[in-house]
Amino acid sequence: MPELPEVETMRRGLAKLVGSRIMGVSRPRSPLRPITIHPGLPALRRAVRARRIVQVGRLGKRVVVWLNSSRAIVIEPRMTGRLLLSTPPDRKHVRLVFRLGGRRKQQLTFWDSRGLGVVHLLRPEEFAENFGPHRLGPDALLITQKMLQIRLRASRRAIKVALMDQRVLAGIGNLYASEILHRAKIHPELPCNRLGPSQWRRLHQAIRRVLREAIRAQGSTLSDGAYGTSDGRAGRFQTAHRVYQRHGHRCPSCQRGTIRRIVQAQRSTFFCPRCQPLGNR
DNA sequence: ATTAATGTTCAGAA
DNA sequence: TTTCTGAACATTAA
Repeated sequence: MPELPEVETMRRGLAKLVGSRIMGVSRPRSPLRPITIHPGLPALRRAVRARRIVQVGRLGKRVVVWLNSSRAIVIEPRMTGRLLLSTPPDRKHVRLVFRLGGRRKQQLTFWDSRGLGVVHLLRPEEFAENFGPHRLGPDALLITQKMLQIRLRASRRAIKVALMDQRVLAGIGNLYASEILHRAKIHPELPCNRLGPSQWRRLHQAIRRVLREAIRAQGSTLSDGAYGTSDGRAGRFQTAHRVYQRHGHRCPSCQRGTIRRIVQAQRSTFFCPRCQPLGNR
């Protein structure tokens, strides 16, 4: 699940490539189904050859590599995709290799165990069309409390589900949604239109705090091995998780409640029933 | 050995 | 319009 902190960690790892030339891209043969490339590998090959990387950005949970041809390569890691400048964990799940210029023979590897990741090659107008404001809300680290409130206050959806909607705000997924709501002391099933002013304030603060702390720790690395830095090291935020996958444990905040697991929108939600009351406060 | 669970995104249905 | 459901996929735990 790379979410905002994990993708931001990837972006920072790739920032040193600004100015580098891409010499070529290849898809190593593998028994696994190839990942999706829009509009296809041949087009990607032609587009990257001898182009320079002028900027590496992030768009919610996606990494954007801008070329000096003003084309963008958008990489969606989805569940298990990783961008690595170091040796990948295995060869089998290497999906794409970008050969970089310079005497160091550097390679940028897209490694993805489940293969749900997607790569797009886009002209500027296509970029705006596919990833503009109508498809993606403001970045979770940039959105103001007022913007968040305006976008959600009329909705009857559960707040946890709404937080994961990338059209509302971009970057929050299942793990951080639970952690943020626990920090904000808000029940995950509380409908958006039932939040009071103090809850909106706590929610906005919790989004900023949790995401910033997680970025500082270089994201969360879970037992399934995915995620970490571009040089292959693990993130450290998983040790700071207060509720995620901690059902049955004592709540670290109140020391008295027991973390529960429920299912919302077919995904696990973790929360402390004692710290996170359903009522309005 | 089979089965469930994992979680992001999108298409299509309610 | 808004909200919900299922499928894509590989791996691991039960």
